[in-house]
Amino acid sequence: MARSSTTSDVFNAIAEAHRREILDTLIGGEKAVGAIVNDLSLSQPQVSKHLRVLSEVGLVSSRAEGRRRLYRLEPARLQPFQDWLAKYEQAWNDRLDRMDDYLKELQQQGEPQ
Amino acid sequence: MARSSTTSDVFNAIAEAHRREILDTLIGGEKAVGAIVNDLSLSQPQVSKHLRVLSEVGLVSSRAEGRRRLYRLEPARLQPFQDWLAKYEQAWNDRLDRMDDYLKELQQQGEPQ
DNA sequence: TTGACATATGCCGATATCAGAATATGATGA
DNA sequence: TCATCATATTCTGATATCGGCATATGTCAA
Repeated sequence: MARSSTTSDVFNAIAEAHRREILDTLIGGEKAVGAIVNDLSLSQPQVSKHLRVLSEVGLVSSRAEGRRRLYRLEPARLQPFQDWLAKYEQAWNDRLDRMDDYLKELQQQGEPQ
Repeated sequence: MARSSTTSDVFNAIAEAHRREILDTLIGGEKAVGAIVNDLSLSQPQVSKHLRVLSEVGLVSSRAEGRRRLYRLEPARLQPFQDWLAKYEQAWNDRLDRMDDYLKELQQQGEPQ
């Protein structure tokens, strides 16, 4: 067997640096393809193709305005990512707690003297 | 030109479903390679290789115990994701605010009658 | 209708990346 | 030292994915 066809989940979509850059430029609001091409220094087909991937996972949506196509961010679709991250918050806090305990222990060892 | 050598940044590391699964099994705490192999149904080399990637970006760390190698999660390295996500919180809240305004507007249109 | 503009798509070559099998490395205990 | 257990590495073939180029599609304006 070979690669495990993971195409088109949110995690893969944001794995690409260029796609993250595109998402960044959309934070300010709706933007046409040409504007994105100008903002970043990417070719037009390159941007269109990345937008397609982002669109397929729902991270952006688009509407036509004349001959232009305006893309907008869909922050709600970052939810899977949020959820994923949240699972680790517990582990994270546990680590912090242990570190806290450790620091307190050090402090107590220091006080008596 | 071709692919843009993105290997080994944190975002790519978690793009792989199997690697996310491995991280999941480590939430409970330190675990040996063999234990991970048993938990998930992956081959030993497969697990070792994924662990290597995760290790290179710092998402896991390891220590030797006898002939076994114990891997543990490094939640601190999730910070880049937190940061990245935070950038979008503003856009997210803006959307919610607009939706809120819209709902209020609908409500006001309904009240007068 | 025709031409110009804006975007999308198809094809290609280069490369990254995955899984599997075999093997290397390293540590333990007899 | 030798056999065994635990893990890492190497090699390979299959496939996914990226960028570039050319071209198709769609929309407006004259």
